[in-house]
Amino acid sequence: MVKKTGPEAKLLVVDDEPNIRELLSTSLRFAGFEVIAAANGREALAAAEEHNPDLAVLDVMLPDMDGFTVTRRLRAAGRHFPVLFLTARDDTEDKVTGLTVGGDDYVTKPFSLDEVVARIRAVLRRTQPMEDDDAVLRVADLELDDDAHEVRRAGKTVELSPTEFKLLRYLMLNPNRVLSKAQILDHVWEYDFNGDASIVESYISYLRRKVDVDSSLPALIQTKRGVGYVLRTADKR
Amino acid sequence: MVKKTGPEAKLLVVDDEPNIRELLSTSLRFAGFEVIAAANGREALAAAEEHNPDLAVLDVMLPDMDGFTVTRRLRAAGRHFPVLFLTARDDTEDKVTGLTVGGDDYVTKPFSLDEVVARIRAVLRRTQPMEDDDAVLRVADLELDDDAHEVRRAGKTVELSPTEFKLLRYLMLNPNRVLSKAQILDHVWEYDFNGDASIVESYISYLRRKVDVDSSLPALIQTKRGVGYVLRTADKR
DNA sequence: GAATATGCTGAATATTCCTTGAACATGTAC
DNA sequence: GTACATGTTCAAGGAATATTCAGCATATTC
Repeated sequence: MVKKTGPEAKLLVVDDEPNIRELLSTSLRFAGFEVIAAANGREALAAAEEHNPDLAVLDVMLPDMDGFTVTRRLRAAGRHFPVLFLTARDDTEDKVTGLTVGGDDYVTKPFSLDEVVARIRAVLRRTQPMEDDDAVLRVADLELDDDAHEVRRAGKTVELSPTEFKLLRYLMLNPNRVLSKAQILDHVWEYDFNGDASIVESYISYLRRKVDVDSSLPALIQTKRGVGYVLRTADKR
Repeated sequence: MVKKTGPEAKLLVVDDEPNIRELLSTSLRFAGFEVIAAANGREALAAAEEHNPDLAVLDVMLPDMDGFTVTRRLRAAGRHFPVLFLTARDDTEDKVTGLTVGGDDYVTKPFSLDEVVARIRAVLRRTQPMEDDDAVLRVADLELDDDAHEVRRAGKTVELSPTEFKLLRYLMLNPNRVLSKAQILDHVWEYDFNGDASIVESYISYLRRKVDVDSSLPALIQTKRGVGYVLRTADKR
């Protein structure tokens, strides 16, 4: 089960494309955040004034003013919550540099939804640390450390590619829960990916080869034929 | 008896084919839901406005606008109830992306009725969790976990194929109640299945072989000759 | 015992999954 | 810049599993 212990934090989502705005709002709400949405800089400033969010997800390309200007005005008005910027992949490096100075971060479009959620949690963890909230996911003898971007099985480090890492994180966020290939595609791959779901099979295969190799340990990734895949917490017999 | 403790939730059913709409409305009402039906996007938006349902079952192919547009407009109007999309089997792969992110889900046509009910319950469980409502069905020493898609007899895991799983779920939803082969066909198989009812016998046979093998345990699946099959809660003598 | 319903089996077909290799893209080192 | 390594994607073949049906065995009813 995705954790659901009251609103985790209040987020302001700012993007002018309705599709992206809805996609982000919907999935962030489902991830347990309270979400306020805005379509441009002006609305964003007004919404920030009214709701005082804990973090903003902010497209750098907005119709009326760019994300940096929005941020500058927010800060001038005494609002110091962190910002996760959304940038186009081909924006030059110099535009992006300096974004990460104040605890802020950025992700490039097109992004994967779980990537955005993970980055939001990482930023919140850095800026307003809470006791029980730890960057390390644990399922059975698997450990996934988001900060260090490291995975261990039974204490032994396992090297994963970026996609493998994201896939495993998604599985570990939903232990003992069958996830269909469509669900996995929707959460782990970029939102504009329109290839075949069979790529999930390939990546499950890669993951198993790295995570479930040791035959003295129980296989954690299970296939539910015709349904999807499950990560098991323990070997039940 | 299917559980019937007051209307479980209010559903909006949207499909332009009258047959499907009636089929769904009738069987969802029987499953204990309150149902409002609509034939197109316009009606759906109006009905959502008026009745504020807990979930919508929404065909993606509607005469006036597609299901995604309906959803976007609903969300834009501040309606954030989850959606179960109905898609044609061959649209999948292509248009299905993004359907499962917000706790939403989809089923492909032709579907089986119990599959739809199970998916609706799963979505409601994810989006508005209630204490007493648990994903695990229990009958005698049988356990069926819908989330993990796992079945245990006396604590021991039993591997079932998708159809076997659906059949057992239907039996477990109706313990101590004789179900005719026709009823089983109607609930467990896809609504356009036009094969012979003898296939039910085959699947009962498969189930017995996996669930009722251990002769030290009482046989739970019983034949009522000339009538149908029953799943017994206990060994009555 | 005859008629009928049900159970079981095996085989054909269909579907789903896993693995591999090749093409392409991206990033890194020299 | 070129060469090399790594990562991603897709297509194809084979393997495993699921589904369906038909044929025959067995049980039940009258």
